[in-house]
Amino acid sequence: MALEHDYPLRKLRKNLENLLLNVQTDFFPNSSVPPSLEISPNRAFCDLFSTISFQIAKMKSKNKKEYKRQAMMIADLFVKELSAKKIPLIEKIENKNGYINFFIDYTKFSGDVIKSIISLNEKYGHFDLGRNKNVIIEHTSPNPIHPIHIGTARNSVLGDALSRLFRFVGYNVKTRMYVDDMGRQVAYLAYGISKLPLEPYGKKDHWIGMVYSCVATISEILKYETELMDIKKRLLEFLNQLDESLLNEKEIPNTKLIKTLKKISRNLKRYPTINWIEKVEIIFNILKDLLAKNQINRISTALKEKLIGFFDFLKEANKKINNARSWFKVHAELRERWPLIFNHLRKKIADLRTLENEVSSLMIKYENGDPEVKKLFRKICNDALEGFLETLNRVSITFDGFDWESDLVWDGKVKVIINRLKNAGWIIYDEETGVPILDIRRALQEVPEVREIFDLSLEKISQIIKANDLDSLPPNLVLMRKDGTTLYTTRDIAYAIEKISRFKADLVLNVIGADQTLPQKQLRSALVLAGFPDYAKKIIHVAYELVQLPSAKISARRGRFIAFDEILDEAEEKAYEFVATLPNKAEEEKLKIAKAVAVGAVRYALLSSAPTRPMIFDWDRVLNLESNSGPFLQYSYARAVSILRKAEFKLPQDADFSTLIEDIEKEIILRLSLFPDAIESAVRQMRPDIIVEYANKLAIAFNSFYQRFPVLRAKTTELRNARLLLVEAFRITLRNALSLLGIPILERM
RNA sequence: GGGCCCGUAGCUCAGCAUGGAUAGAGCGACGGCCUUCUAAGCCGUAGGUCGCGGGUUCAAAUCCCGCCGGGCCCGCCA
Repeated sequence: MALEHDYPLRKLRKNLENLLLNVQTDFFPNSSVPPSLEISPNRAFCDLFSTISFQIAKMKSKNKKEYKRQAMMIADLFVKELSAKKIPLIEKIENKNGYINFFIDYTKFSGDVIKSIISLNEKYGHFDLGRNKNVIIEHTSPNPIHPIHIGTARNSVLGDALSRLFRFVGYNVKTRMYVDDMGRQVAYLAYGISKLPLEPYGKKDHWIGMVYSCVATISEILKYETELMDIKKRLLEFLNQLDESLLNEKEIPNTKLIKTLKKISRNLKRYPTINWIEKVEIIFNILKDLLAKNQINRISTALKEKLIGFFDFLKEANKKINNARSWFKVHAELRERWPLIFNHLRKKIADLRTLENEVSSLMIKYENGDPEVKKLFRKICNDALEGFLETLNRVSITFDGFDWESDLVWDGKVKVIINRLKNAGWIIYDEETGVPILDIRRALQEVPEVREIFDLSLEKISQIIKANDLDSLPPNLVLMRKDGTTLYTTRDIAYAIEKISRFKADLVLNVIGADQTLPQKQLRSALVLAGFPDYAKKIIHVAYELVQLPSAKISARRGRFIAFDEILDEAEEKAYEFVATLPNKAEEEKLKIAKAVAVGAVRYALLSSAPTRPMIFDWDRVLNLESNSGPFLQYSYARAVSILRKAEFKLPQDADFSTLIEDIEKEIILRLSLFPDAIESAVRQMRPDIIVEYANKLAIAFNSFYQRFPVLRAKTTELRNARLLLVEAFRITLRNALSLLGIPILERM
């Protein structure tokens, strides 16, 4: 088991920190600041430095001038005191502008680093952070209504990298996928599939995605058709009223509006089939202009009120019309893409009310475990799941298990949690419908743990309540629909408890989009209120920002997404094109390389930026095979292996590492020694991108070395041996980093 | 309206938690390097008001306040 003292840099740092502290307590006993020691941003300055001199000077000086002098003096003192001792692994110490700069003695340090890496091998970078601790990592959990797309893929790759990281530092990790089979959307899908006489074709999850998009779009279209009819009816009513008002008006202002209104009103009455939709916008704009310029002051209050009422109506109508237009566009798109499915469904689904009723009825039946419906839903979700696993298998993502939402409902676990909340007195009931609602707003006033979850102080809350500005408080959580079926977040509360109790989890990572921050907070609040405050603390929402398409938002309902399979296909194709140009490779190997490179490229692209950063999908980025990419790392690894292979993998037992005097060699060694730091940082912050960054910098340094200095033909045998071991240490470290990221490792490229 | 995330080179991103030296990579542009361990590479050049404005500090990309821009959330959706 690798502990801290196995890592030379950490050992050195600890030692230096102690020595700094000794000097500090000897000479500045009243200074309470901890000694700082950092890695230099630039090896031109030094390797490590401390700014303790500034901290102490701050306390001792009154003005700027004195401060500078103090800092210099203190730094001098530190340098003098420390230089007097013989510090292992330190070549020299100097004061530069008040910084205490340390220079590593690479003649010794290099050997320590390289040898420790080679002896630890696949354990290099390992920590004993998570011994005997269980972590549940829930990730991917896709809605079973569409294939895994680029958005879900960020989740999968992130969750998978986190599980590799946590395993690496000693946690007992179980990955779970939550199968969200109880959503209303699944019911829409089920309804669509039950109406389709067609045999599924293609990959099952892709087929499901097509059907769902069609059903969802048809349902939207039906909704908007009725809404538009309603708008038209109300438009005519308004115009009629206006006609009368205008007739009665003494001082009719001779405006464009009145004329236009009259004309439109006349036309609509005369020709009911005229394209009235466009008129709405015209009238709206004229009216907006008038109201803005306050040109209606002279007319009667009654008419003015009518006009304002009309304006509000038009504003709403306009919004709806724009939405409707966008759905009509989607409608046309889908009809063109999948005419067979779409037209079938369009014929079968003619009435919105029937659709809604049927869908609701399916949901109730499924929730109650109706055998027929159960069979249908489970079949669909299993098909989807099968497709997901096939896709994820391409990028080597697997799960330790699957949890079906419906099981939580059928087992009564959801009911249990609702009852607990009720018995604890935290449920209120909607006056009209009687649906149960979790009273988070009262909890905010009474329960400190809930305030903490929402990062709100009691003062702030009282202030909001006093101002009667309740809308700016976090909202209460509706737990059930009025038809008695459960809601997603409610079921998720039961699942959270399940994860902790069934798996004895010490920590639960929920890898879920940042758009679900509020429900995740509500969930944790519910745990507190149900009497599980310790559970709430164990649950961490690993939030990542969603992936956006360059053109529009990802929307499964609109069939607008880029399937992960498609991305992998493209990446493979591009990689193959490249590999095809390489000499001396069998077809089989070419294919193998293309696949691995594609996975490397895609995983790298999805992991390379911090999860909190919004990502806009970019083909060039995902298909990047050059620098700053997965393939670049894979290539660097293959190059290192290539050297070792030429040496027939015969490595010397030891070497004279003081022969490694080149700057780039020292840089590589320092970088290698920083790997444990990168791991620790990545785990603590739950950010695999830190490993990506690390690996990239390391590989850049290695490639620079590779290009400039021969290993096998080094000038002396001693140098050759030292470099061979350096290459081996690099290979091990990069391999460990790549396996944490799930980027495939290739011996040859 | 309230809340969360993001804003750093033409583009994609590190650096911000814990303030520290000359703000780093890659892509793209330009100029070089394959008879030498794999050129998916390397070397060099150009490119920055760290969104804006205040404040704290010896020191601010980093901390605080206020704006601006982009995204998301505030559903009996998930």
